[in-house]
Amino acid sequence: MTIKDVARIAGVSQSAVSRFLNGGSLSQEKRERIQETIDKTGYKPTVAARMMRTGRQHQIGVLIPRVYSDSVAQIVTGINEYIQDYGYGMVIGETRYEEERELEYLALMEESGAAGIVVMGTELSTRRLAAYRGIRVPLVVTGQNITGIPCVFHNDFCALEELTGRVLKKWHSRFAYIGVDDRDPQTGTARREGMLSACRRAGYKKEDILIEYSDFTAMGGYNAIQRILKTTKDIEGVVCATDTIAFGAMRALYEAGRVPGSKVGIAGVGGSQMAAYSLVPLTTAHYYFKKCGMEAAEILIKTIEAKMVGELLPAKQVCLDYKIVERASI
Amino acid sequence: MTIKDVARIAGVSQSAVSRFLNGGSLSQEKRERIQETIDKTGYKPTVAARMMRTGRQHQIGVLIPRVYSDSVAQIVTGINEYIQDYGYGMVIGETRYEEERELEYLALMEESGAAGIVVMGTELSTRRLAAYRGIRVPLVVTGQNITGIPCVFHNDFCALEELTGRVLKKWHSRFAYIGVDDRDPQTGTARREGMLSACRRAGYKKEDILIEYSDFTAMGGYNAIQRILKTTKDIEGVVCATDTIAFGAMRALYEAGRVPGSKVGIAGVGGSQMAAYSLVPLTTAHYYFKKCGMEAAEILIKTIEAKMVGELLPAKQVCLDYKIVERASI
DNA sequence: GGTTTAGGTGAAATCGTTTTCATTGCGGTT
DNA sequence: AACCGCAATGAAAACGATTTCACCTAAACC
Repeated sequence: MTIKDVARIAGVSQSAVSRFLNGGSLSQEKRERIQETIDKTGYKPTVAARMMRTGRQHQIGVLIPRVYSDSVAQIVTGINEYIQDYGYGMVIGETRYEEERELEYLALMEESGAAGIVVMGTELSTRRLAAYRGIRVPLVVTGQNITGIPCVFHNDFCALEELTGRVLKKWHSRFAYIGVDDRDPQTGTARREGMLSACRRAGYKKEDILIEYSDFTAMGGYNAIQRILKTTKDIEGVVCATDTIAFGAMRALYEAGRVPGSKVGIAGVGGSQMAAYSLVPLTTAHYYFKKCGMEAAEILIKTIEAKMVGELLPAKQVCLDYKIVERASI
Repeated sequence: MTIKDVARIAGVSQSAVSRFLNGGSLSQEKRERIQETIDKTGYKPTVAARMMRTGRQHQIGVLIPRVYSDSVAQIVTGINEYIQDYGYGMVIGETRYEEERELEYLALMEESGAAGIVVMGTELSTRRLAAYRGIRVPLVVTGQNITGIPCVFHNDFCALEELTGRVLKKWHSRFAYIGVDDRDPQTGTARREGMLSACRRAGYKKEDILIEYSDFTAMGGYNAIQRILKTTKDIEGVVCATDTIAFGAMRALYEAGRVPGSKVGIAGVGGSQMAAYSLVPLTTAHYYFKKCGMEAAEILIKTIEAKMVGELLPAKQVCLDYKIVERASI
């Protein structure tokens, strides 16, 4: 069933059918006849042929650091849900945090005709930034705040400020923070600075705050606590840059006899599913990752559609709110 | 840069270049000249045009029940890793356990020219089976054992038999199992039967075994334990059909003062990342989900390539092994 | 009444490949 | 010498849509 067949059956020309599909001037009468035959035959335009002519496909690329992650899964769900309604598909690339792989994927997706790209921002190296800026298809970044590029991210500074405040209210001394590398500006820098701001406000001196660093794994959090316990056995309050890190930290504390919620207060960030169901439910700054994905998809699709008619949209920046969820861990 | 340009520069015909790319008889001399110009110009065939002509694209569809899941994420990672090397991409569809949505996606992927499809099996309804059998593109199912259809799954029966045996060795009485619906033959029936076999072997009478049912969430496990505790406060051994269910169950037990590992033994299935890092590390039957994804991808791609040359491969069934990981929870 | 103007129309060109088809030349067999 | 088979070859058709082009008609304007 091709456009030709539809045209023949409806008794009009190919062009008429094409115009019907893509919007062009057409008499009401033919409109109805075409609509009718399309309904009857169940005709659907072939993606490949359309794409070959127009050069772009109805598909957006999604670049993620790893699929095996709570937040990533939620963001992807959000993107997927949104684009479905617009008839778009999704191709996923896993960068494993490797710059080289990310740049490769970016190039591949661009040249293979993706209509747009969502990349979940991690490290913001110079090369990556250049790639984001230089790419010729619409691109939206999530999780990072980059001026001049459309992006969707959470209010990390305020989240950590408020979260840390809550922890300090109950656990007054011997405070530690387990963060991540500054190469990730939001998760690294913004979250740490938010935490520091709360500490200052609570009268802490900077040198009294223990800061340890970890990667994005539970094991990283586990090891960080081990290091902390070596010097400070009686640690009282711990804030972690992510829930996953917090799980590892909790486990290390529990093993050392410092039961979270009764001997020590601990909190994470993200609001993962497991946070509510760990033995000691984890206090966390709940992030709206799914919404984040949907917002990113919305911006992307709007940009794509605008680009089709030749407009240029200003780079929209969306800062999402968060919600502190207090549970038994503090 | 099109095939035409390459032909012109190399001083050969279009057909020659096409034959060079797709394999056809061609003199050594032209081969070299073409290779040279391709290297020089960096020419890459346009996906859309190729696909339009052949009707199939270098892309495989992946149908998952939800992206927000440990095992799913790992399987997808495995698929992705394998197909990358063959130049294939991946489009993901989320069925949310809804039959209607699954059938829609199946049809959509088939008609939009996916080269093959991997579906992660859940319920095996009649309509789904008919769809799997009737589809005209290669299809591989993971997580379910369906005769006549290529599939990759774990040895659920033996896994549960061995796992339950381990639990019963330490916790001798008042045993409970939290399973899932029989509409999912592997996760529902096979796992329960494996568990029952171990119980029989240990001399349990069927009526002494408490069986509760749950969905695939932690909350489901939590609620199941609540129901169990109403009649049997002193429950001693619990086996759950998945790790996620086990997390919810652990939490409910912990809240009721029955600390896992010291007052009650509990185990799950899957080997999720969190199992090692929950406060009380969870004993589990570790499943090789990533390998499962890779195996599925391998079978699929082999089938696709075989189909191109007109062969028909027998439906390969792969039964993966598991590994019992004993941790503090029992 | 004559001249624009604008919308409606279908034939044909176009996109970048793969595939078919007819032709060539060459080595080997009668 | 005549014939067959086969690898090599390039011109041209095909794939299914969109887009251009030229033409037609009817309404609107002076």
